[in-house]
Amino acid sequence: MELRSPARTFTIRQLCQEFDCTARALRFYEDKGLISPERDGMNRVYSYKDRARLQLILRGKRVGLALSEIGEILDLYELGDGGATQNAISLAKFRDRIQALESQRLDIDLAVGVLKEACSRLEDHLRSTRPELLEQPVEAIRPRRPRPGEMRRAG
Amino acid sequence: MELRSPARTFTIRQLCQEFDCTARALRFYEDKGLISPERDGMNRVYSYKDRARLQLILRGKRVGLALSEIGEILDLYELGDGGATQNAISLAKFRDRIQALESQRLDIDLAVGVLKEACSRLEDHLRSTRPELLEQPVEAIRPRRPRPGEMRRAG
DNA sequence: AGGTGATCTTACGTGCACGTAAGCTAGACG
DNA sequence: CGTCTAGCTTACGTGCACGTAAGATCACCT
Repeated sequence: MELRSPARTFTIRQLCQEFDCTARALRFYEDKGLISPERDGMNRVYSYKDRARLQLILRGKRVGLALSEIGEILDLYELGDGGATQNAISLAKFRDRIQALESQRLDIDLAVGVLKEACSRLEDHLRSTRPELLEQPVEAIRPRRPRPGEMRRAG
Repeated sequence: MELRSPARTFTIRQLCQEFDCTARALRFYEDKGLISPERDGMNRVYSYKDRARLQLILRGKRVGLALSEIGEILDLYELGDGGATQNAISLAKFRDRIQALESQRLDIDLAVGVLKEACSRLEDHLRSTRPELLEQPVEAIRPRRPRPGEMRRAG
């Protein structure tokens, strides 16, 4: 079977590796109704469409959307319909979201500015004390970031 | 006393109103060592510097930083010092963070694109069914977003 | 037959960022 | 004088997004 055909399918592990997340997370998203992969017996079988949805989910998460909000967006793509009032609500909420995201972009620019300033300070300070530490990546100093349970939001 | 002098102080409520957060949150940040306002008897008295720190905290939150990470950045501004190794770690982490934020900016642009697309679909659909709902803001349709307990992260 | 690896379900546990009473103080007001 | 209003502390509760066993299934390998 052709590996890049639109009919191609994925196992849970494959998606986890590709997108750097856990199987638990995928099952959790399924629980919340964000993805609904087919089954081969008990095993989940993800289609290209599922993969695209997952990509949107993770992208949404990264910009601070709650899973529930991501769900609303995804639902829209199955749209077909849903009462017009509901759609109007969605529209208004999305417009809100766009506003929020654009202001968030500004925040990011500011934060990057702050961080670069901070880096400059640190570089100056290190240059005059331990210049050999200047170019080390994180891994060379500490093991690996543990990525705990969290995930804050950003409304 | 001049209200805009750099010696001006703020009550907890004033900051809460200005930055749209709760007193509980401010005390929580204090608990975590992110702010340390003076006291007048029992009452907290926030200086201009405290206000600036709060602004940085909230800005950091909005871009998905954990409070612990925000703490590290803030500590840097008192810098004075702290072992060179610790500083090198901070530097590496900040560089990581900058990378993450810049990729997050990209995500935001993509998300905004998705949302605008979604809005277009909705507008098209509504135009042909209930055109009078097109320009309603959220408030006109639903009460007010409750903003529950949450807040996700974005590393 | 036994073992390894990937998958599953069920279900309790965790970390973060607060929310939410409950009960105490101290100044301001009529 | 009582009673708001603002603030405080202590402490248990909450919502979200998973983490983490525990135990079972099935394919494949040796």
